[in-house]
Amino acid sequence: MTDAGDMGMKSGPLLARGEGVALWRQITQQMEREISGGQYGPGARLPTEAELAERFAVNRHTVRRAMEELEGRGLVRIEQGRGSFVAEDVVDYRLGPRTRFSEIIRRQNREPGGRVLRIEEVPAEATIADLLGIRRGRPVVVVERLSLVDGRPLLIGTHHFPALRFGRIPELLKEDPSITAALVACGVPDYRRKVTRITARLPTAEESDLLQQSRNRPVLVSEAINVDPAGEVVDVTIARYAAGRMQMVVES
Amino acid sequence: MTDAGDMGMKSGPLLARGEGVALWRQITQQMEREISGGQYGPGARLPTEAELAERFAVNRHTVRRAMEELEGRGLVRIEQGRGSFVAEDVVDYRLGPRTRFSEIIRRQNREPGGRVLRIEEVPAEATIADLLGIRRGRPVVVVERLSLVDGRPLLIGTHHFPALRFGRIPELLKEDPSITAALVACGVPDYRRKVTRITARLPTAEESDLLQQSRNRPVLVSEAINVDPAGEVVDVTIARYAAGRMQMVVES
DNA sequence: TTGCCAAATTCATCTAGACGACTAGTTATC
DNA sequence: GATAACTAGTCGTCTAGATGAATTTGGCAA
Repeated sequence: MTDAGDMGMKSGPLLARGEGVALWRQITQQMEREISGGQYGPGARLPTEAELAERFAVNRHTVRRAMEELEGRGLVRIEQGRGSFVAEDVVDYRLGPRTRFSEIIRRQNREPGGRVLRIEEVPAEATIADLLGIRRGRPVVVVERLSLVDGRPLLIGTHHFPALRFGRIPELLKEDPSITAALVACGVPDYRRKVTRITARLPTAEESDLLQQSRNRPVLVSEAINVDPAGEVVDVTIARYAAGRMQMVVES
Repeated sequence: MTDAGDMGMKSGPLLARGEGVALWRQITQQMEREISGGQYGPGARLPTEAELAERFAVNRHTVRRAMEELEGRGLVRIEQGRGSFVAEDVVDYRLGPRTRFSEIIRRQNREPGGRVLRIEEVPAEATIADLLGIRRGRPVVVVERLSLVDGRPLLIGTHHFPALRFGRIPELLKEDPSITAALVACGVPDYRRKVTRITARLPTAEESDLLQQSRNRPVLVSEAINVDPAGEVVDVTIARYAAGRMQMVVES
């Protein structure tokens, strides 16, 4: 608490060496204080690794470790060749019985978008088959899409439909990319989300790539079961969200 | 890049050097394949960093980077001084209007537990005050607790009660650690969760410490608003869950 | 002005080596 | 037999230096 009054320059935070607290942790804390203390505003550029290394009198790798930590915690964003910046902006993603991506996004005056990554028919894996309530190995139509908000990727959604009932979906999606519309054409006028499981983990290389998000930022993983008005399972969707760009909202 | 033929044993997966894919990523993939391929069962011990470094013919640091990745993704668990192990077991945490930790846990035949970390009365910060619907700076009672399942920490919950109405809570909790009971004593026979916001990030040092979870594993952060039967806001709770040990379940 | 190339800047990866911290088992001692 | 001290094994942190990759900048040519 004593904390020498830093008059003027940010000269010597002076790390405590050899006292049980790793240097990179101390740097993390210091930077955190400075960021949340408003030293740098949202989106502001932080000093380069080399500068910070000099300032804290440590090796650049030690600074890197600290910055990676801050990135994973959501405080900063690191861009190769550009520098590090203070993080910003999140989208509210409301989870309810009627969860439709475009509607949610438009309601927040943002522009939804997306593209199909993959459409194929494959035999059902054990997990998916159990959730769909079909036998393992039975054919399922898998549709994978990347959804964007204002041009920035927000989520990767992988839908699994029982092919027996929804085999026409691949063709239908070629006409109209809307899944809701395709389901209508298959005789499902409406559907609702029955249950959602949520967890979090770090992204795979592919995920962080598609989501244009750092490897250190977690993805929120949701597994949803959608049912038609009759209660029949329509599909199982596994979605991976860029945690740094959104917040799920559950109302009850 | 000629790639010597690996005769016999798992000697040479032989990484592709200098072809745009980082070595640590390739190691990650290989280990992932071996783990999900059943090479090592759940809980099984993996080779030491030194062994893997030798096997892949890279520096130990490179193997470390790969293992940290797998840990963050939830595939392995690394323990200092002991080794690395394949990950396991998760708890289903059902989120609904009536979310009570002990009930949820007991319903899964597990043993809930916990301890109070902090109880104090402080002026309301901007965010909390807004959510509670009180003026900033007004006193709030903050109760922070660590909740356990079968002796393992699952979540850190920070409750914020408007002190005006719930000033007696600190004393009450000294008698009986149940928050539900304390609220009853304050004239709130029942309460329900109105809205929950969920996001994920990497834990702070303190969080990973309390949750006994690696720094690389994300925490699910939920911000809940609880209201009494009259719709009045009772408290705002911010909980941080060890993402590797649970899955939130939302029914709708 | 526009387009392109080269240099400079900055972050990313990899290697090498040293030492600290924690765990678990073994041995010495009382 | 209990306890303490030691030791080997394993992960954690830090330093140092080299090279690669992505981005920006500045200058030159069309």
